[in-house]
Amino acid sequence: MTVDGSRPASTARRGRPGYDQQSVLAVAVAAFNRHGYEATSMGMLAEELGISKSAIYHHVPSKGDLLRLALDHALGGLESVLQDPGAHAGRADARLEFVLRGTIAVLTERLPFVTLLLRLRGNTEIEREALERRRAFDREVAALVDAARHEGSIRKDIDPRTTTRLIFGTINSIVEWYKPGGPLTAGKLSDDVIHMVFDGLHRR
Amino acid sequence: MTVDGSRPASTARRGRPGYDQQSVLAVAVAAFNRHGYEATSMGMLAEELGISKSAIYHHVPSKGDLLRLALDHALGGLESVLQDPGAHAGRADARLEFVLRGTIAVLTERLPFVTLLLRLRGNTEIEREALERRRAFDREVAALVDAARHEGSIRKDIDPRTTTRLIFGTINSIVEWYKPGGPLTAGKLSDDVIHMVFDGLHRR
DNA sequence: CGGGCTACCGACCGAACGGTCGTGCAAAAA
DNA sequence: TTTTTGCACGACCGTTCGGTCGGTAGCCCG
Repeated sequence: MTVDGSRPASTARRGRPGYDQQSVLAVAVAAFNRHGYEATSMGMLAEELGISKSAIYHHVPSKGDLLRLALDHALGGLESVLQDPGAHAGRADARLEFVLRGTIAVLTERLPFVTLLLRLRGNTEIEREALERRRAFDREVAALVDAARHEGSIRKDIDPRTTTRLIFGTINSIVEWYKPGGPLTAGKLSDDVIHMVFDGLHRR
Repeated sequence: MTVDGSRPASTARRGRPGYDQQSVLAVAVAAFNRHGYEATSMGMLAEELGISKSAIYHHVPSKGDLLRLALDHALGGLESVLQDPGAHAGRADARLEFVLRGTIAVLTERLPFVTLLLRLRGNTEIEREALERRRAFDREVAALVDAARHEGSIRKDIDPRTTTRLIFGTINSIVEWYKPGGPLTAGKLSDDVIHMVFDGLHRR
C-alpha cells in the first residue's frame, strides 16, 4: 500500500495509469533520506510505493540511477546560483551574501534532494562524481570569502578556509531540521543565517 | 594485511598477542565513518584488520555492539560536559560559552566517535537510543540559549529554536573537516567558532 | 615443559540483497 | 472494438550479508 498520496504527475498520459519516473524518484529520495541510501533496499522502496520490486525497474534502470537523478537535481540548483548575474556584480561582500541566500533558497526548495547530496560518503563512482561537483561549488564560494576578506569586509583573525567551512556548516545543517510550510519561512531563515554569520548572536 | 599500524593496547597481556576490543573498535569506527555504518560489512572490516571475519566475533558479539560501544564513548564525553560545575555557575551567557567550548573539545578529542554519532539515521534500536540521548543533550543546551536570551545577552530577533539549531549546525559540522594535529589547534578553532557565532564575521 | 589463556582460521548457514525475465492487464487512441 | 502503449506482477538468479561452529596457533606463567 502507498504510504503517501504522491501518485503520478496528473498530466494526462496514455496507457495504464500508475507511477512515472518523477513520482517514483520523489518517494525514493524520501526513503533514502530516512534510512540512508545503502540501507534502503529496492524491496523496501517497492513496499512504500505499493508496487512490486520488479515494477520499479520499469521506471529506472538501477538503484544507482535513482541516486544519480536525485543528485543531478540538487547540484543543478546549486550550480545555477553561481551562474546568476548577482554572483558576479558588485562588491565581494554583496556577492557572497547573494550566493549564500541563493544557496539557502535552493536548499529549502529542493530540500530532500540537497539533503541526500549532503549526506554522501563517496562509496560508489556516482557518489564520487557528485562530491566532486559539490567541491567545485564550495571552491567558488571559498574564492568569494577570500575576496571579501581582501576587500576588508570580513574579519582577518580567522583563517579563510575555516571561515568558509564554518559558513557551509551552518547553512548545510539546515537540511537536518528545516520543515517547509512551517512557521519559519525560507526568507526569514535566510535573514537569520545572514544575521548570525555576519553580525553574531550577541546583542549590539 | 593491516591498513594502519594500530595493533594492540601495548600494555603487556597474557596469551597470544593480537587485537583487543579497543583496537578493533578504533579501526571499525574509522571504517564506519569512511563508508557509513550500514555500508561497512564485517568482511571489509576483517580485511582492514588483517584477520578473518569470524575472528572479529572473538572480540565483540555483533556488529551492533561495535556501534553501541562507539556511541557510548561519544555520548559519555558530551554528557560529562554538562556535569561540569562550569555549566552551572555564573551568567547564562558564560555557561553557554563554557558548554559550547566543552562540546568542541570533546568533539575534537573523540573525533571519530562523535562523527559516527552525528551521522546516525535511526535505523536500528541502538541508533534510536543514542539519538534520544543526543536529543537530551541538545535540549539542555537549548535551555541555556533560552536563559541567555532572557538575560539579554543574546539578540531577540531570531527564534531561540532557530538559534540553537544554527549553533549546533556550526559546531557539529566541524567533524566533517577538522584534522587533529594540523595547523589549526582545537583551542584556536574553539575561539574562531565563539567569535563567529557571537560576534559575527563582519569587521567591527 | 606443560597447562591455561588469548587470538585466530575456514567452512558453513539462512536471509536478504540488486537485478532479470516472461507474462498479464488496464486505459487511451484509432 | 481493436490496437497500441505502458504499468505491474511473481518466480527466479548469483552474490553478499551478519553470524556460528569446531578446531588450531602462539604466548605467559608456574
